Amino acid sequence: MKKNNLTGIREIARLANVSIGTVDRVINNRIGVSPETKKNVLAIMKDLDYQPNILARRLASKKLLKFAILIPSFSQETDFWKAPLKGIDLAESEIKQYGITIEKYFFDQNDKNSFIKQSEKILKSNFDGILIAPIFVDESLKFSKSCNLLQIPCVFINSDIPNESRLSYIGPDLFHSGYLGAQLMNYVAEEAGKILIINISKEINNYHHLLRKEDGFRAYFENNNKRNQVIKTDITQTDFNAVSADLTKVLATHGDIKGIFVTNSRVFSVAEFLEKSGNENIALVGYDFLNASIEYLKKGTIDFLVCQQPQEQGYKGIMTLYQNLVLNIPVESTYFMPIDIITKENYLFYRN
Amino acid sequence: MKKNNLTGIREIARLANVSIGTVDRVINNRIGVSPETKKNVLAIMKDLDYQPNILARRLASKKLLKFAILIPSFSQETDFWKAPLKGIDLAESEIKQYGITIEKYFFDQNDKNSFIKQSEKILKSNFDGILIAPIFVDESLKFSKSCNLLQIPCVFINSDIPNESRLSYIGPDLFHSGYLGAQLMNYVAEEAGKILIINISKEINNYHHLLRKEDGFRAYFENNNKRNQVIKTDITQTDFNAVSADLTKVLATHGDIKGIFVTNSRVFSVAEFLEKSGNENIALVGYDFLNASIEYLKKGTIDFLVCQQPQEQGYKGIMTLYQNLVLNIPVESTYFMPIDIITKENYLFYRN
DNA sequence: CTGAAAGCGCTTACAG
DNA sequence: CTGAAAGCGCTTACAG
Repeated sequence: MKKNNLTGIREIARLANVSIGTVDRVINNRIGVSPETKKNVLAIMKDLDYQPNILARRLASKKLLKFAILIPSFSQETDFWKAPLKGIDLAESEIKQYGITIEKYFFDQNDKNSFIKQSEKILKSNFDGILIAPIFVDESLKFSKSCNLLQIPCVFINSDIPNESRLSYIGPDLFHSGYLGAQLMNYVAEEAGKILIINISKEINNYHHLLRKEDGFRAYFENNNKRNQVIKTDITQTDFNAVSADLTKVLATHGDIKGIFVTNSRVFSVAEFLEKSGNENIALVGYDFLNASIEYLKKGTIDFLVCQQPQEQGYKGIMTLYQNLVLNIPVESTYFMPIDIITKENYLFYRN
Repeated sequence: MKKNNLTGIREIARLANVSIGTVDRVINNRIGVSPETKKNVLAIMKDLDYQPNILARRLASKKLLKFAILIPSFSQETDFWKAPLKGIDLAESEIKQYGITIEKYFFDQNDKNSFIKQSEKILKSNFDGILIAPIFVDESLKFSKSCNLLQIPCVFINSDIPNESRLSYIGPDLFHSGYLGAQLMNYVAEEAGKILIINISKEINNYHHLLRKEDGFRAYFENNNKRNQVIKTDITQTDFNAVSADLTKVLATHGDIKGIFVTNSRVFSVAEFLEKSGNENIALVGYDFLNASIEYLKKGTIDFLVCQQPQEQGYKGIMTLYQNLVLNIPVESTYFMPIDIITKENYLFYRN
């Protein structure tokens, strides 16, 4: 009597009249199979609608996968990057039993060279997959292309540089997030009066992503024929004194500023300034779920925060590598996160 | 030479001087181990910080798990429940390779008896885990208690009835979601004038969750000393004609309604009425990401929609059962979803 | 109460 | 180019 209730690879082997070793070779596209048998096996697989058993595969395989991540380190000053890291850790805990380890590299977001150094280290270490926050455009692009040459999939999070060499981008549509910021501003700032856009960063020239948000913000006011005049200032030092000095000047020059839009998480500094200078009546919209900012949101100094689920970005970034490398299923080349609105009344429930 | 690089169960067996069968018995808390050896094995497990290999476990075990879900069916009229179902399907596709199947039961949310009938069917069928939308309070509670007696974990989604017999609740904090609705209303409705709350449902007496939202909404206006007078109307028929007739009456009685808050997804009916009756100037805030509502959001008839990630609720609901039954890790007894704000400018990116 | 063996569906050397 | 065997870390009968 033939055993006829075989499953998987064994059943294919029986039907094709070959050994399971051969079936394994064609499934995994390894060399050493005659075109004929390969064709035959493939046909039978298709016929059976064969789905490999991931459990068995991971259990049997002693191949370990190594992922690297390269994101900004977080400081006392701003702990934005804590959240993506938390997501990465969560993903790691879920897939480590599948033989995956993650090595973490950090760079200083105010120092381009630290990015370059770390990325070179990574390239030397033979990773199977890489996750980066491509803050510096040229350097990130170069790195991504190197990965591509080495056939190492590279996932971008938080801001995108559309190009062929990355596997996937997971993060906001920056233009639209700025656009939404403007709509929110419109709810809280009077229609007459000026609106001030503030970019705060030591590396503004490299901070393409801030400019995308600014573009979106401006576009809203133009498209909706708002009467507000939109002006802007760039602040290239991130400490409070610099912010304060700059804003004091701007407010002295422009008497009728009704709203301020800060294009990144530094909005808490602006809030501090408004509070200290007694300008809480100015509407304030900014980015990200930092504890410092939440305090001002509670008090009403900040009206809205736009958030993009940073933790989920980290989590999904790792899972995308996992899908690509382990599960072998196709991944979306661009995955936009929802654009979340945080107010005084819903911040408690936000899953950061 | 002793092989000293054993792992898992085999290594424990070696150290305890027993067979792996015995180790397996204590790991899985099966009978037939003397107290002494059990204690010994347990100590060694602790010493080694033993973590069972889930892959191997699922692969070796031929035990199949059966989950049941019991949620409202969706109709042309409202497809809200499509989203949780989609999440459930997604979860199923991820865990079916672990030997889990899901059987789907639906009830008519306008018919308490259909809920009772379906829940009785489920109790007869010997499931390992159950997910329900406990729309009808008493009946759901009774069902949940029956599950508890049978030792079947039961997860609630979408609305909660806090009690000991459920394993977990995954969904909104309804009170706060109403509270947030009021804050949003406050952005768009003038401070002078009346605000109208509308509950639309054929089963209003059972719809405890609508009332929780109403409570939250009212609380905001009270806590913030708003001058608006808040009034309400219950509409017990869900078709457009009923809604239209009722609202015509209300608007005739109250001339100065500046804003309307609809406590569920039926907000699109109200939007249709406002549009047809030329009352688009009235601010409108409601719930859920239905296509019909999104159309009115785009046009500006609806100002804000409050959403609670219904798809994610379904997904997480199933995964919670999986965690509890397969991974054997503790689950949160209450998991509040974020309270999301949807506007014209961010709906495109919402992951429903 | 305990142990030895077979097997889950794959991968990985190794032999031919 | 192909096959047979061992093994991944567990569970499941079965035997004693």
